[in-house]
Amino acid sequence: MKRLSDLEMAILGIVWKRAPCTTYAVAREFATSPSSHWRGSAGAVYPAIDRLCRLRLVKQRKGVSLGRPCSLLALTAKGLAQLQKWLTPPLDGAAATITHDPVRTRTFFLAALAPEQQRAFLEDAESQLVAQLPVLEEEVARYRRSGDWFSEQAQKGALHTMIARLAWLREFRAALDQRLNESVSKKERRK
Amino acid sequence: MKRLSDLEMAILGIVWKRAPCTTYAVAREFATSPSSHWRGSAGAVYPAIDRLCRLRLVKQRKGVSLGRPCSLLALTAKGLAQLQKWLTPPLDGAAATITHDPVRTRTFFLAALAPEQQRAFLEDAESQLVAQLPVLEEEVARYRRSGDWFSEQAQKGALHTMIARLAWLREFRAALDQRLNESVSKKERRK
DNA sequence: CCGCTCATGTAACTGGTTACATGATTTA
DNA sequence: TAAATCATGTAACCAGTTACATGAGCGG
Repeated sequence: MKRLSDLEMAILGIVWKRAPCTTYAVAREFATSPSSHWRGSAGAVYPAIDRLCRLRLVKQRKGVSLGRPCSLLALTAKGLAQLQKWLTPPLDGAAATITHDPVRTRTFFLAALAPEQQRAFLEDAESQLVAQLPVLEEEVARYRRSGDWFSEQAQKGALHTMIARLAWLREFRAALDQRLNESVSKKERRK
Repeated sequence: MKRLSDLEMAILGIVWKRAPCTTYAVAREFATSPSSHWRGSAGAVYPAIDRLCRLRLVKQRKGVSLGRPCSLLALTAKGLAQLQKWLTPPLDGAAATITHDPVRTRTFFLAALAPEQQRAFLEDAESQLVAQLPVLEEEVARYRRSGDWFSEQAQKGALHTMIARLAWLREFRAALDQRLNESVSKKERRK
């Protein structure tokens, strides 16, 4: 069987957790998550669920949600096995590499800016990330309240990462300031 | 003008740093980077450079590399302006959200495994990430030696993030162990 | 009854991947 | 002389996005 994408696997996981649930609810889970790089667009989720159904990893049955008829999803035994396989070592290599960070990507090229602009970039990135902290904290609290222990731990990971990025940005800014001071005093000495 | 993708912007950045260089060299930069989620495949980079040329952000001239004729790339003034704009606050929202982490994604669904397998997953992830540390450290050292200060700082960010993920995984595992002990002793008490 | 959310899709596009093809030059 | 690396592409494919379309039920 062809390897499933991480989106398909995540859908499998969500269906497993929230079954019975609608495709719409799965899509919304992606759309409302603060982390996910998937937008959970209908154009991705509906076809993916179709594929999972055809592979007999997910089954649909008729049901009602909020009084309206709809189709309710649940994993099959085969689907659960697939989900477990995804979580069983060894992790495929792609999973364990360094993560992608658009802020970091940009910093590689900061030398293209004037020093004041370099500092402005770091400050802006910092304040944008700081603004995310309460969102993530609330998400952790939400999972804690819901009693979903693993999601709570996972979300704590997101928070940890965010804090680490912030610490790095601050260190970066401090190093930049020091660097600028040094180059200024060098010029002073030359006078 | 249509918004450029992050890959196109990163290409712009690389060309700016390494000009004059060949398209092949740009592609290899992506391919050899330990971080990048872009594979830097020819099928992506060559067409992207074509687009950047047509937009007059990059210009090509004939040259030689290692004795062979090739086309050498460099940014135009317009290209540099575009690069600087990419680095100028405010960062577009997408850049400042929580990053995607395939290990973290999986941990949301760890409850689908038996406790021993949960622990095995965390241990495997941990050891795979640990194996990346020396690679990243070497990369930082490489940039330090090359005198590319900003890339060095950026790569330190990758290292920081990796260390944070590791700390989180260890915390996770400790919490899991504690949790298991508690549930065991609860059973003991019931006896 | 108007707008909102629930619910289910589809069509066109896009930005990447894989895999292939070609040929020159260098190194073992 | 064979294999590796430099260099430049192309064609087929694929997964996910945007934008649209539709309709039912619910709250003001």
